[in-house]
Amino acid sequence: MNEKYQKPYDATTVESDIYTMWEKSGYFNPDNLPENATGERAENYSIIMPPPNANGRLHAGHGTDMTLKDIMVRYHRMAGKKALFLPGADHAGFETQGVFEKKLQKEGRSRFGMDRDDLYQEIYDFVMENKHAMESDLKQLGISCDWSRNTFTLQPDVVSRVQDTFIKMHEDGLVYRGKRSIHWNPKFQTSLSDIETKFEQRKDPFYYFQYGPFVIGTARPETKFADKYIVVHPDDKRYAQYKHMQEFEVEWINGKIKATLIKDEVADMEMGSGAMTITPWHSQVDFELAEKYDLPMEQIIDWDGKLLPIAGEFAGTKIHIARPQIVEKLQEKGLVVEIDHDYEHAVRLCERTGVVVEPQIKDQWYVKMGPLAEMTLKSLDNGDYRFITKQHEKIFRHWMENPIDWNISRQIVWGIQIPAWFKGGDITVSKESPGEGWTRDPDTFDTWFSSGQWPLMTLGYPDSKDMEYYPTSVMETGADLVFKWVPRMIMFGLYLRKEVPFKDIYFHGMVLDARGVKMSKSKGNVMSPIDLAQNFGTDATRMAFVVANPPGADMSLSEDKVRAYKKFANKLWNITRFILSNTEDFDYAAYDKNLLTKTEAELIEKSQELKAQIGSDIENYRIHLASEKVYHYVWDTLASSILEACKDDLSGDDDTAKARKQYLLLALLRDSLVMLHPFMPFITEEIWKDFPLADKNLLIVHPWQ
RNA sequence: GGGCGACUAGCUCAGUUGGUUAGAGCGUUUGGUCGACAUCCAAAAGGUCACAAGUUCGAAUCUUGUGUCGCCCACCA
Repeated sequence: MNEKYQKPYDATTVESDIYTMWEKSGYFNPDNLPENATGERAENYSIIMPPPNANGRLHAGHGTDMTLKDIMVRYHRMAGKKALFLPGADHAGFETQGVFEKKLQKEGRSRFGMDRDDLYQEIYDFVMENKHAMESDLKQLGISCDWSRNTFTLQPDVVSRVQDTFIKMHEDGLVYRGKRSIHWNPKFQTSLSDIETKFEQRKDPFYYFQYGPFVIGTARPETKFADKYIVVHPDDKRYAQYKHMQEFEVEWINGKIKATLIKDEVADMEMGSGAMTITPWHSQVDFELAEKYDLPMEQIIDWDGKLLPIAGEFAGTKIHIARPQIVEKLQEKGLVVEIDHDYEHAVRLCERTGVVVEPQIKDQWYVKMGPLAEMTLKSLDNGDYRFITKQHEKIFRHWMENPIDWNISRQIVWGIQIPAWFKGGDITVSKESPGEGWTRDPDTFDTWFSSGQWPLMTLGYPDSKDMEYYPTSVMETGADLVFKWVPRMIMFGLYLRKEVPFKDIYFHGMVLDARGVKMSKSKGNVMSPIDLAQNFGTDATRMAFVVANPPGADMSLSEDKVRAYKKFANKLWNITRFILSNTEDFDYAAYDKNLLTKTEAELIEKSQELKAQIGSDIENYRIHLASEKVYHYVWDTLASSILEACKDDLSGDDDTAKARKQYLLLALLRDSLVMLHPFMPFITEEIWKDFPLADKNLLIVHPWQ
């Protein structure tokens, strides 16, 4: 018996060597799989890794995410499939730029005023460093992905093909340039899509102002300088005496103005006085109303969040400073009717940075979502793809049934530049300059525009041989991506390839701490999968991620749980020690298994049955059950029951009885190693190295059956 | 305002299609072992499976309602 079994199992000393061994074997690349695994009838099995953002290390969510997929891939590889797990990294446009700008800020610098190419290069270097760290994290977790196919969203061929998609969509009328109301982040100087923003309940003063014969309510007095239209509901009896489009003279902030009444159903009779004035440039609702009645639109707040000259004496003042001053002035003019200090409303913030978003009007590129959403729903109805976590299907459908055109322009450099050119009022869409006098659109694509094409781009769409792996087998990702990522991949897949990029969609929940609380840096309850792996072993960490973690639900993670599986790893190690030390004089290959008693033969059969069951559980996404079953089998059945029952014969004088038990235990241990491998790849491979029943090949490609 | 989910042992959670005494990890108590076990083994205490009604031979599991908590969506001036 190898001396290593004299000591308890020490994960840290074996793990990195084993990973290197796997990499050297080339088996992560399905092209290299041995004959027995890729015979003529071998099918493809493929998973595209949701590319982690290349701006930081892996967190516990990634750990769960990657482990679940790795279990699926490892199982299918052993089951004889050509299994591909394709890794990559996402440049994560705005998010990365935000992270990078914080870094600049710490250094007392700012991106504004920096040369575009210099800035890009600096972020690129910063990202590459993080990307390498992230990749070493994946290796630490034992993720068996094919590094030879590693892809980054900003590598030249991906950039070029993503731009091609835009050009094609432009030709097909699916993208357009429009001057519409956008979500503007004044601090980071870029527009955002709807899903990049969030709401926060806030308590702000709500003001009632006298506006001619009306009392209007607003929480934003600073936008009201140019309000020349007042809106009431057509059925509002309080205003029945006034006519639609009737004009009034109104004494307002900076003197007399002419105002016009509009009767439209958007006005809420229940809200305040039922009358409101509109500011199309700085409100989405008002913008839509202005478009409907073809009203003029005027900018009041500039791109930095300061008031423009239209605000008169307040010009150049930041809005939060100007607000009380404006109210004071209105008070002096006797126009303040009432102030409600208990008013609660939802304020729209930038999801990433928490900056209050200012609606602005700006020319941007939009994807027309209607036809794409329709395609996507039709395909779902056809059963082309399915949700393993049914609860997400409803959410998904609801979102798809109400598509909002997608703003894909971002005013940042960190991304794929939009292939569009301007000259005067003309626009040309192409990768090359159309000629003299044209200037390139400086904007880049929303990051989801490229990651939405990820399955296609990584597999070399349109014409690479790797497209044989398309569509992929399953998309397993976090539930927070149910809108952001998954629908876009389906839409692009259907649009470009006429086929959804995956058959099954499986969402895992959030990883919470030991008390069921969401992990966050500010709470200090963040658990790093890398730290866990280094302290307790990767195998133990992987088990803790998946046991009792059913599809679609949040899970809570504790060190105690990881520790329990560290003990399990050691238990397996000792089972091996015991069996090997008791079978050193035994020749397994030469033994006639017909000599086994019926009971003994049945034990082997049962273990085979369990193996088949574990396989079927993995295929059907019951990994939370599969992992628990194999755990209990090894501990309670193999160790506590069978092994204990064998002890007498092993130390007894009856040589034939002893031989039977030796055969039995070796056979059962082999099955256990196979069954455990997808979950606990390191320790099982380590044991396999000098296991008497191992074939010449690595356990990673040992046939499941 | 709409939707989704959860409510099972002290804590964190499993429980695939309804089927015998409801499970795990951690924690607690008792005893044993330390010649496979940086430990392990045996055993114990602890649950009216949120509440109510219904379907059924039978419900933690299906239906309806109530309560509590959490999450998501939404153009609340």
